[in-house]
Amino acid sequence: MAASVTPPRGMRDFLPAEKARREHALGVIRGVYAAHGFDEIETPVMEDSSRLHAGLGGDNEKLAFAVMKRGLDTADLARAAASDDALSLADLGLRYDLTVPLARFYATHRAALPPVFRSIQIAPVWRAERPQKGRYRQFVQCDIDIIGEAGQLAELELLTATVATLDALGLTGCSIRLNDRRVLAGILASWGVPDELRERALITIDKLDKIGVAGVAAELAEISAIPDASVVARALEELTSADWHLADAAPAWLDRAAYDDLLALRAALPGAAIEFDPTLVRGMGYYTGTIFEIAHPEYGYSLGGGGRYDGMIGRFLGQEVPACGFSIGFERIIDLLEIDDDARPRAVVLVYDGDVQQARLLALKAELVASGTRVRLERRTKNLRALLDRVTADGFDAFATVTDATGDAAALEFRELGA
RNA sequence: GUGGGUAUAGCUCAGUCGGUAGAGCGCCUGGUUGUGGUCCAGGAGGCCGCGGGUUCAAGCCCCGUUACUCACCCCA
Repeated sequence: MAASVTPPRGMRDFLPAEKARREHALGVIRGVYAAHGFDEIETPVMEDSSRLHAGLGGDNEKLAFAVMKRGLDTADLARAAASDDALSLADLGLRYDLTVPLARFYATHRAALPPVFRSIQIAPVWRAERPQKGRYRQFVQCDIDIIGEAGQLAELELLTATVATLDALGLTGCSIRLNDRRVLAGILASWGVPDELRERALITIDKLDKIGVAGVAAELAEISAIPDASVVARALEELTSADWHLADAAPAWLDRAAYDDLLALRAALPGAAIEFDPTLVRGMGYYTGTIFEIAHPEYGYSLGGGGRYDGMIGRFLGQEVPACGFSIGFERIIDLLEIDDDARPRAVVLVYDGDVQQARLLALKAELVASGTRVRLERRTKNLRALLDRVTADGFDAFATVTDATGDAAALEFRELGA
């Protein structure tokens, strides 16, 4: 076995049928995003290593693929080893999301962009994780972002476009989980969680639906993030059962302003399945306000997510610019889609004998192609059925045989495949 | 980072108690079939993931390793 010819770990090749499925779905996503007024851009797959490790990527920074500097010598290696700093050997890295590159892009091209910029990015990102079902080391994200809009219109446009996209893809059963970082901050503040433990505590809260109140309380106690276990346990119970009626008897930890904003969002989107979930955290460190995720009952992981990251552009630009984005995890939805291919043009196969002149084959093919038909040439094999089964599976509609005696395309006798 | 499973022909997989490698499909050749999608016969194709060990003898048992895969952590 030639084990060495497999793609890199966690990365995949796509055969024609799967590639066609993917491109079709990407076309739908692109079309809906564009219809909602977003403009597509493209950025390099690599960014400066220092930018990728500026503390904005959360745990993803640790998963970034680093690209070594060119021309390193043994002295460089020794220096890095002595200072225990392997990252100093890299000056570039593969992007682990599309948001950090977008912030850099915006800072670079701000003068050429409108005051409120709505961007589309559909592109692969890389994370050096351990692969498993629904998780790859190279995967495509479909991001839309609105930069320069501080008001809720940004969230509303993003949510509207995303819901419309899922709908256009025929993906049913999805809901949007909604929260606000300010709500989470309020919870932690009410518990008196020290600043240095806040990230860790948030990750623990995120597990509430998996390990339950007792599990989360135990884990919080373990990391010494809580001074009073009974207060926390009660709050966790309130979190678990929280829904849009939360404010009817508002708990002490609830950030009322943030919650009212979420209520306003929901009221502005009456048709969408939007759930309030105060335990929603999201891993990225750069979120400052609203955060959201696409949930599907059949999957334990989210199909996409996003949020407001008002502080991030300023890190690159030196001037605060509000921003908000939503990303669809393409790999996590593509397998859920049923793609119908009724709209594609007629496709035929010409099965030819080995003694047919190439010029005749090309002339026949050109004639059919000119008439708008997709044409595949296949040399006749001993087992014709196997060949026909294969091209049928590839989406061809009919076939005709070509012999040395065949005249022009009008002389071809097509037989329908399949059915 | 942690744990489980798997690895044999192009593909899907058998391989018994350790005894020098098997099937189906696909491919090639010849024949056959009354509308070239049928059937028959033959053929090619294997470092049994890799490296050690035990043994007269290892696809099989033991150790290591790599890859794939599933779950956990975390994530899209």
